[in-house]
Amino acid sequence: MQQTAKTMKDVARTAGVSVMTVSRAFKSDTSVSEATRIRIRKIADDLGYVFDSTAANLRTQKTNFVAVTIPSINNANFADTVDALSDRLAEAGMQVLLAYSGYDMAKEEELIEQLLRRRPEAIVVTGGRHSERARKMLKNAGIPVIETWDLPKDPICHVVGFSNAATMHGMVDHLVAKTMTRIAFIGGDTDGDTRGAERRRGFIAAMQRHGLDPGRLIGAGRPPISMREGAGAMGRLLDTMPDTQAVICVSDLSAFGALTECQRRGVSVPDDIAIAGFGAYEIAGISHPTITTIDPQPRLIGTRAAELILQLLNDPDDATRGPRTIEIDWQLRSAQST
Amino acid sequence: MQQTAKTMKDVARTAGVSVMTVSRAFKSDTSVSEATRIRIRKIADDLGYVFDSTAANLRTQKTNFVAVTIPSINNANFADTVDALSDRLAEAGMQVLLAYSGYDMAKEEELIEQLLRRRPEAIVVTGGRHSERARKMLKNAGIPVIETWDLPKDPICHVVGFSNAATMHGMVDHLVAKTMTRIAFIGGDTDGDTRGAERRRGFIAAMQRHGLDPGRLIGAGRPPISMREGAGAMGRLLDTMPDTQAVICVSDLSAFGALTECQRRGVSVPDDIAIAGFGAYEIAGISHPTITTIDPQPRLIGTRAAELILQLLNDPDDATRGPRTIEIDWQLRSAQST
DNA sequence: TCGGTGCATGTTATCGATAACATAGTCGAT
DNA sequence: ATCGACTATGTTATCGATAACATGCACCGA
Repeated sequence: MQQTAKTMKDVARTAGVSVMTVSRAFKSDTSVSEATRIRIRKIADDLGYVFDSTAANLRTQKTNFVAVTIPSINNANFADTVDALSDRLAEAGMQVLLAYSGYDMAKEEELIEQLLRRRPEAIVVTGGRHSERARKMLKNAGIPVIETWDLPKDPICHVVGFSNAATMHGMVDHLVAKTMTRIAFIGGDTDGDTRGAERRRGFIAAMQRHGLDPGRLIGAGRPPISMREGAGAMGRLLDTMPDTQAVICVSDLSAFGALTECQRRGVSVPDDIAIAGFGAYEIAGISHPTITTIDPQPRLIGTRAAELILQLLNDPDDATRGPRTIEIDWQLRSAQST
Repeated sequence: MQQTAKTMKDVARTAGVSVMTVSRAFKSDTSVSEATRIRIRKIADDLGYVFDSTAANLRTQKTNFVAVTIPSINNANFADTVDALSDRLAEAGMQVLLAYSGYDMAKEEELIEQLLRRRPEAIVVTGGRHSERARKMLKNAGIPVIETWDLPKDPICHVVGFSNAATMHGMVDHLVAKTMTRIAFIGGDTDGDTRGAERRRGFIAAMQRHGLDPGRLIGAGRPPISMREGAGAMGRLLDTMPDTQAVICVSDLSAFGALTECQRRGVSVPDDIAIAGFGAYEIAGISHPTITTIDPQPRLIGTRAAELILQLLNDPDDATRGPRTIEIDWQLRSAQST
């Protein structure tokens, strides 16, 4: 287990050929006799040789991977985006290097630096808010940069996302159409989750547009808020503003937590209070009642981002046409909880 | 955005020093005058220079990262393991390179190859079953290899895990102690999730040990099975074997799905049928009723793996003492559903 | 004044793979 | 038999950072 890894030189010596021939035997397009190629590959396999991409990357100045930052692994939405992105890039022979920031902008900055040190071909970041230094590094990297899951006012470069605020206008409209006027919002109480904060702002704006009181805001702790925190927040809402007719939760997970708290207290959903979430998580479709939610089409975000990257990499001239913004449609999914 | 990235040479030229001095200015321990270091760092920052670790990795033959494969992102258990692992390794200045296999052994083999090409300092894989070629590559890599979340019969090298089968003995014992004898198992119906398959085998063995019929097995589709698939499987169980007294589900997510199906049909849990899960997911503690589950201590797995890695890397002689197996204790968490 | 000591910096060779160029051998047309 | 075209393989230089060694200069004690 502790011997050092083999190099092409070892393979070449064993095969009695030059290192260059070994190199050629591992690429499909170059000219090596089929017999030699097979022989070399077999020898390499027997020796347990594994190609060293560090060296190849340096020489060719190509790394064939795309860096991606997400706030959290263990989030079905981001997982879907990454999954779709990986699938599409894999078709073009590219890999994804994934890192997560834990909803922490300082950590994100560090991640971005570490990722850029590895010289990705492109980088995809989640969200539209980053530290100044992170923005500068991204602008200077000389590679395509794509911000996702948001529509930043001042984008770094390309964008594939949607307006989180707009989704809340959609949700408030939906509830108002059901004659509800006393509507609350449950979310995290810091801006660590910038998309969540954006949704809260959207909620406030939407309520004001309808001439309704936007003051029923419950902070449920440090984002991302969990089922349990959603339940706790719902408890506080029912205690302090019992005449509330509907509550929008920052995610389906907190919405489900809120739902369990209602069930525990014998509060009927949606008859006594309506509940809405965000994200179209599986649980929204399977809980009793099913939960009204917003589907932000996470896989589509990933696919579109991948396609944009491939286009930019294949046609560098194209890049001079300037930053592109691709807006993704979200959908309101009405269910039993409202 | 499309200029090429700067190199140390650019910084050196601007600063009027040699490349070596720039290199030194970026490492803390070497001797450069403080004035020069500050000046060079400032110039580098202004130029937007980002260190190229590809080159450094090649020259120093150190990459300072650990490769990790998990079956799925978007799984709270694996996320916890990775998170704890990353945290502990970060303290030692090492990063984690994460890849997911989608519960596919062929894909895992490919991932392992791609990861090894980047020359990690160590590699952590989830589970104890891998393709022959993957095993061989891992053995030949010349780096510490750690299998987790399992106790393989024939380990590649080091192991940090627990017996999935044993947890099912624990769960069956728990149900038998509650005088239940007609116990079913809901899980995936292929071996893609090897830990899930291991739990199914453990269930069968445990039932046999108690002299009970181990034949109430419901296959719920391709793993990992979801809430919805758990619900579907529960429907089939209630239709085909209505006298079943308890059901163990391969995960808390499928257990919750099963629970919703019972609620939909007016079947009372645990009075009409008891339900147990696995994984100690948040939902097990918040659903009504709360779900009896197994806590496999995912964070502890990550921490122990990280500590083992650091130990092996810091003291290479230690490695000659041979493969280590670290067994993690799991805990049965009894709740309202049983 | 001179050799010694130590600090700050420069020079050279190197990590492993590969682009670009060079060369040896084969085959067919004339 | 000779030349050109082509195929299979080898040689050299290189990517960007750094270990190892070299050098220049200040400062100190005898």
